[in-house]
Amino acid sequence: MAEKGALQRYLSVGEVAKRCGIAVSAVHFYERKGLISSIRTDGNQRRFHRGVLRKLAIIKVAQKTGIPLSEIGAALDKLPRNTVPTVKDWEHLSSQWRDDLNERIDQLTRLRDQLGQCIGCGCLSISACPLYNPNDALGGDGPGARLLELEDE
Amino acid sequence: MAEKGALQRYLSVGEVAKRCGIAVSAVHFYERKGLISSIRTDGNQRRFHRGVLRKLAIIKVAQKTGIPLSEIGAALDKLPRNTVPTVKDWEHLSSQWRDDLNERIDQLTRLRDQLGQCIGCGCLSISACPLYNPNDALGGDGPGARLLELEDE
DNA sequence: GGTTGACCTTAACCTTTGTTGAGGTTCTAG
DNA sequence: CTAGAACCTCAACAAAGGTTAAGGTCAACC
Repeated sequence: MAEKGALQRYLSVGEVAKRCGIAVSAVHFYERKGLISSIRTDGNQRRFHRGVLRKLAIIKVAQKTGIPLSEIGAALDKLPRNTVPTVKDWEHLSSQWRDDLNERIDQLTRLRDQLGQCIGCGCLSISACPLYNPNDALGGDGPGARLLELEDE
Repeated sequence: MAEKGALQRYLSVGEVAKRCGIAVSAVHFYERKGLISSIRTDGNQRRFHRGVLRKLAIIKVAQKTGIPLSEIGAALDKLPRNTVPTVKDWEHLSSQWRDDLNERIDQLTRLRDQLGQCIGCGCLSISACPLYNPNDALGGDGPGARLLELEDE
């Protein structure tokens, strides 16, 4: 069990899955989607470079921020292939994603605050309620670009 | 055009869709899912009580907070049927959802902060990195309940 | 040398949140 | 009264992110 040396540097799909806390099927899935890659043994079994662990760590973190896999994949594509991503790489990705995160936090915060303001005011019946069109969406059609009018007035 | 009186109190699917800024297909969909309901004309066309507008407003707001339709539907089920939800109803729902929102904001904020802390530290290679298991998930299997170990030792 | 567990592929299925299309009916305006 | 807009149903498709099953190989331990 000791001294596997060089062999120990490659991981089977099961090891990767267990060490990342994800299902084997998910590892397969990520590979199919091109997010990670592997080589094969003579017996056609996948062997993963250890770098895949860090990539999977990045994937998991990014997913928690709500970034879709396609985007994560695009970002990972810019990293050097088949090597462990460096701290520098990670720094670049994470600072970019942090901006996304900040934006989403801001959005949710605005929503929450407006929710709070609207609780007392019966606001939902008023066509000018900020909840109806807080920030995004509905490029002006009609005066006020309201999404909803609840009263017939 | 004037004096439609009582008839004016019911809305066609197209009117509802336009006034809510959603597609007719979405209105159909919400009805199929039991979130809203309608009556039919002799010619089998849907007619909606105006209360549906407020319900749709609630649905839209709740969706922005990330609440799945099933949950929104469950909440709406507790409201009186076929009447316009009252301000009280709305107050109840929105304060509940605001709690959810707050929780999600907190989660994202923690994630962002940890992302920031980890940028400098090369943390992703350390099995104790808080990013790997910030709060939730992985009920203790193994010491430290870590999701990832990136280094072999 | 055989049994068991891990692995392989392909394909189908799942959930969510709708949209699109086909084929047919109803409503409304001129 | 008739044309066109709006409506109807039902079924299929879409995209994301996977899981599950079927049928078959590989590897490792005793």
